[in-house]
Amino acid sequence: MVAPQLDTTYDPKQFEQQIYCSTQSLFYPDDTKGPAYTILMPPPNVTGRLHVGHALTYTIQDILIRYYRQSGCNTLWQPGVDHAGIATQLVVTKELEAEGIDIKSLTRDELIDKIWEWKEKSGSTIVEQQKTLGCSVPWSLSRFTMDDRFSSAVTKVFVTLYKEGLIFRDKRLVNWDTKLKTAISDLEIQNREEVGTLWHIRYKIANSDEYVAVATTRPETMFGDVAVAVHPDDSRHQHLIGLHVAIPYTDRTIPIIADNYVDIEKGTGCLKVTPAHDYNDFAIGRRHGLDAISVIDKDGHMACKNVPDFLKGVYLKKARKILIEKLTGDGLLAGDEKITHTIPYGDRSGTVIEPLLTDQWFIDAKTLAQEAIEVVERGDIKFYPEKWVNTYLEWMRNIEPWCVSRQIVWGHQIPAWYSPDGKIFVEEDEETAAVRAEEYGISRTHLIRETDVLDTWFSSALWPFVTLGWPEETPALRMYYSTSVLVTGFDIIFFWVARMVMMSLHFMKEIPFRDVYVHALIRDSEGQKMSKSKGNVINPQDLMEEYGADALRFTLAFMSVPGRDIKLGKDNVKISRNFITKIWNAARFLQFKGVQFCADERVEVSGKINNWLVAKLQKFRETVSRDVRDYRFDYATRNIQSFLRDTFCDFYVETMKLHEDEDTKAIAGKVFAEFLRIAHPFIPFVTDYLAQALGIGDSLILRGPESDILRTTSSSDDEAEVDQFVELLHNARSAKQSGEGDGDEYRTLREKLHNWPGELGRVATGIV
RNA sequence: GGUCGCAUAGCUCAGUUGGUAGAGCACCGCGUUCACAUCGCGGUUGUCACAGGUUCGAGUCCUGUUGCGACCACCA
Repeated sequence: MVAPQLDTTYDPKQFEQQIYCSTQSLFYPDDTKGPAYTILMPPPNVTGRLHVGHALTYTIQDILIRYYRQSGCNTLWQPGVDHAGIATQLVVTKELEAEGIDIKSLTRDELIDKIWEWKEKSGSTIVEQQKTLGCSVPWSLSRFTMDDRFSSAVTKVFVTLYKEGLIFRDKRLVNWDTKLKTAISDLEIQNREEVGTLWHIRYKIANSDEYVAVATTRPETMFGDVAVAVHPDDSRHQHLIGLHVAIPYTDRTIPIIADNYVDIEKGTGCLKVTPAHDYNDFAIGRRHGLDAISVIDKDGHMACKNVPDFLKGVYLKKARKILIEKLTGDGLLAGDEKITHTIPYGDRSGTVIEPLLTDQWFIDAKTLAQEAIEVVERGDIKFYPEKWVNTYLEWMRNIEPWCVSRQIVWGHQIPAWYSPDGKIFVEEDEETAAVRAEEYGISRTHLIRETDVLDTWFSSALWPFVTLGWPEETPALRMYYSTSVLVTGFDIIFFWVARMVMMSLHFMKEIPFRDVYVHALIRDSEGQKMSKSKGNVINPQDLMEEYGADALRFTLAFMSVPGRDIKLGKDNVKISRNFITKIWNAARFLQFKGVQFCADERVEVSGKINNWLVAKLQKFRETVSRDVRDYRFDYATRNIQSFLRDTFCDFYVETMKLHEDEDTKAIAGKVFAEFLRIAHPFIPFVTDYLAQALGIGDSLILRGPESDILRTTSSSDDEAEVDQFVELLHNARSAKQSGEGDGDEYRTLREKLHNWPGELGRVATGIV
């Protein structure tokens, strides 16, 4: 094969996509090889667009997969896409509304159909972007969390957990999003600190002319009050315990109770107890056997028979304002103070989250967490960096029941059927539920299916085993489970990692992955978190367009120092591009010198400099290998840089110009070819392109560096001698530059170098 | 309030078992006869946040302080 002349300039656009297409078929697992090495790709949202955080996580995973694939492993990088319940439904309904479609006029099934249509049309954008980045993914194995097989596995898991008593339905306080009109889990809340007002409201004591003042930031919930609580040791209020107060604008009176929860220092020392709208009040109410009265409906409007007419149906924020005005006018406001407090917001909707008393489905996470804690404590699952173990364990040990039902349409519909008298049948399909109902004498025609769907993370939690075929015992499941490593960001540890561990242990009786590599968060060059509102978002697509995918990958790997956020600017990528240009030019030079790259036979290395280079190469290969296995991509890329620049170009190639012979050229070609193999996982496009252009052979994807092709014939003393020579060379140059070129120091050093025995001395005469 | 992390050159950061403080960028000087100016050669730049301690020896280990950050919890 005649190698084409390389272009004078490195232009990644000329070949990156072409290389990707021509090598795609090599990305598949190969079970004639072994051992298995598996990475679960965290499935991006179907609505996702590649952001720079994605670029980082996929780059790291691709480096690992390419490295282990080169090393002869049977690699599976399991791809897929997540249906992303709330996020997707939001995106699609917004688009439909923009098209003038009235969402409310659609039936549930019609809306679901619309979302599927949207998914088919726009759901693969991110896959194209992953290809641009060079992800070596076996695409045809991709799974979707709502494909038929996945859905039936989800149903099976739900039914199993229900029958084991680990899923239950209950009326509890949950985080309610009044905009999306669904419950959300604790994790889907963002607490924001805000300055608010603490109002002191006067409640009249029954059969007395006296008042007590309660302090609250939520006056509108007063119609749901069931008591006023004071601390039992509070001398100011002790005489009030057992008396009753009247709630303004109603004819209800409520008792004054004593409870240790009350903080004497805070507010007025009198706490209004509203069990239906506050988690702590709910607990107090339960301790004292008090009812919970809901006064806010699911849309966030005041709605209850206890709410006075002037507020009925009013949105709660407006109701608060009206009420405060009225209380002020009526002299019932004893004062107010500004306080800073944290307010919960829904991270999807951005609205204030209300604790609301509703019927929901819960998972008994506490029980599932037991084993999930043990496997991490025991070290069966390791975290990199290790500090994340604490985060994981801390959360797991304090885990609360997980509310998994969502009042939206896009997701896995909960397989529960209700009879008119409130019996619940949880079965894998309607027919089984109907048969069970009939055993109780309930006609199947009276059964109504639960309309709630499951939290997206419920299905994501099953990703490690359902993608491989569970509940069937497929060969893939046997071969690739447990997986090797999970690569993810720390923000996903609770959402996903913890839940995968719980579900996998429960259903597979085996850990889902051995390692968890927690990568950094990417910030802008000023260290600010990237966000659309700040306008500081760096689009990886733009970076790849300007500098090439290889440059972006190399940059991200280079900056992946464990435990440290990445401050990314365009300049970093530019520097990487410059380095890749250096590789390109080195290749051009070797090509120009007529260096041969393709010879496969083993070579005996002769000469000190050649042996030195080969020894450096061996060390380099071993170091990078260790770096990748230790997840130290920062070390690996630094080593790649310094080997190519300092060792290969600045010394070896420079001496080659003075000392050109067939041996040297042969070694240069082999070493450069080996360098390309070692660097390939990090910068796959340029290395594969050069390998082809220089006639090194087939793609580097399946063949890693080979240790035994070059055999050194000299001792480590020889290596040390050349190291010393290099250092002296530097000293001599330095002495010359420092303006004392005629000085003794430079002359002495030069003489020493020129008189160096053997080839080194000859080389020296050409350099200094 | 609890937990964790960070602090090293003007900037961004390395510093792998405790052993003479490093790289890139920026800056300065020199250099385009046979890869590369997207480059090469050379140079300047430090109270390693502060205070103690352990040690023959501390950027590194221990204790405390300050500053910054993240996460969790709570908030009338």
